[in-house]
Amino acid sequence: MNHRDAILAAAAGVFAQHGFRGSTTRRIADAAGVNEITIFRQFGSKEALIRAAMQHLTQSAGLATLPDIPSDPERELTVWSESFMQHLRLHSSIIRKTMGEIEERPEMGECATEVPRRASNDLCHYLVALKRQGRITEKFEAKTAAAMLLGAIFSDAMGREMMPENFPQPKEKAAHMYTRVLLRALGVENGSRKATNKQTKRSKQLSN
Amino acid sequence: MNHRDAILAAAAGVFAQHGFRGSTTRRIADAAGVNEITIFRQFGSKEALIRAAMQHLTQSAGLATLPDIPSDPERELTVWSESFMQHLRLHSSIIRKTMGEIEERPEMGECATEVPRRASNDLCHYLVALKRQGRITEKFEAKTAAAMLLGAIFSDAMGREMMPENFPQPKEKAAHMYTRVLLRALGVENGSRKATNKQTKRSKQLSN
DNA sequence: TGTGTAAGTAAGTGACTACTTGCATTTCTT
DNA sequence: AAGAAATGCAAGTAGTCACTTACTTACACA
Repeated sequence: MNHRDAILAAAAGVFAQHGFRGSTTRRIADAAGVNEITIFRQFGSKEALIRAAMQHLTQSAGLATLPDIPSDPERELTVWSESFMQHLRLHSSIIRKTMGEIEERPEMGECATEVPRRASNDLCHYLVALKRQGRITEKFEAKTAAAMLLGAIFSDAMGREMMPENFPQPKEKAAHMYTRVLLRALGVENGSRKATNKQTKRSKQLSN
Repeated sequence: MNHRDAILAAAAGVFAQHGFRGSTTRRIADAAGVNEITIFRQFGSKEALIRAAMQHLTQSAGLATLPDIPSDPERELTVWSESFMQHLRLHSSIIRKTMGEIEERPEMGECATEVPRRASNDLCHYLVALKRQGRITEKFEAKTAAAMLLGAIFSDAMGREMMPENFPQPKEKAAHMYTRVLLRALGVENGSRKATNKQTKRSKQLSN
């Protein structure tokens, strides 16, 4: 493993455990199996290192995608919600730390908000497409609906460990349950609807 | 103002701005207009002071209450949601910090989770009461529904400042909008229903 | 007037922090 | 094999941190 990458990974790990102030260069060096000096020669300063580590992390973060043409909303949204939730849970420590430090270090904000921003956009587009298909019967505001589902998933991922009795059991089904509540609020009926040939082709083009 | 209270208030404020590691005894003493030594004589250590400040804070936190007998769900839930959201927004800094530090200082957890725990309980009870009145027509799981509304409110209070375009506008109406989405998911129809005499009496008894 | 208590002042302790310098060693490239 | 670049080691700098000690001041109450 490259020394540079080892340092970046160690910095991310230590930051997730101890936050910025608790991420001493010594701790990071030890975690990376590297001399403390090497950090300064590679990155110049602790601040530059942490910044680089955060960017390196968000760049490597993949997010599941929703189809452009909805076919089976409950299934598609559930899969997507589950993958989003898994991502949040996997990174819950670093997310909590970043949220706590964002007021003192606003430059972290751009980095930290990228994933939820994209998630919100993707979800809104999907819901608008559903509406265009005439499958949303209720009066409807995409951002409100999206904020509810994403908010529920986010809070679950952040808070379940601290207060498990506040959330539905088991945690593996939570994303599915939230999704169903949302779909019921929108008046979307269960079951899939076959996409037309034309739609299928277009969807395949777009997904490449 | 009592010196002790001044120190507690200053500690809470400094902690909200800088977190535990950033809350130096000097900063707290300056903010309280008190000599640094006084802190150690009064509280023994920085850790004890911060703990005392957190407890002092949660004790003084009031939460709006929901009626035992639902009458006008949309109005009652909206008022309650708005008050809960206002509370979260008011304390967003300290909540974010506490969430970030909870893994390093688990004893903060009991303190931090008290308010959301009570909120979740209150909301679940209210929803169950609604169900018992036969006003929830859909298949229904109280905790899931509660987690969705509370999650949306929590995420809004924590995240709107960072990424306002992810949330419904204007922010003053957000709590109302989330509430309406939830009620639609539960199949609760609009409008109030008069409580019977019997119910009214019982509700009055319980609220004392 | 004397006494106890809470507060302030001044100085300092030992541990830790980010970061630097000088020099020896390893590793990679050519 | 030769030169260059990356890395390690030892030592040190200037600053901050929580916390202590020894002594002084202000005030309440008896």
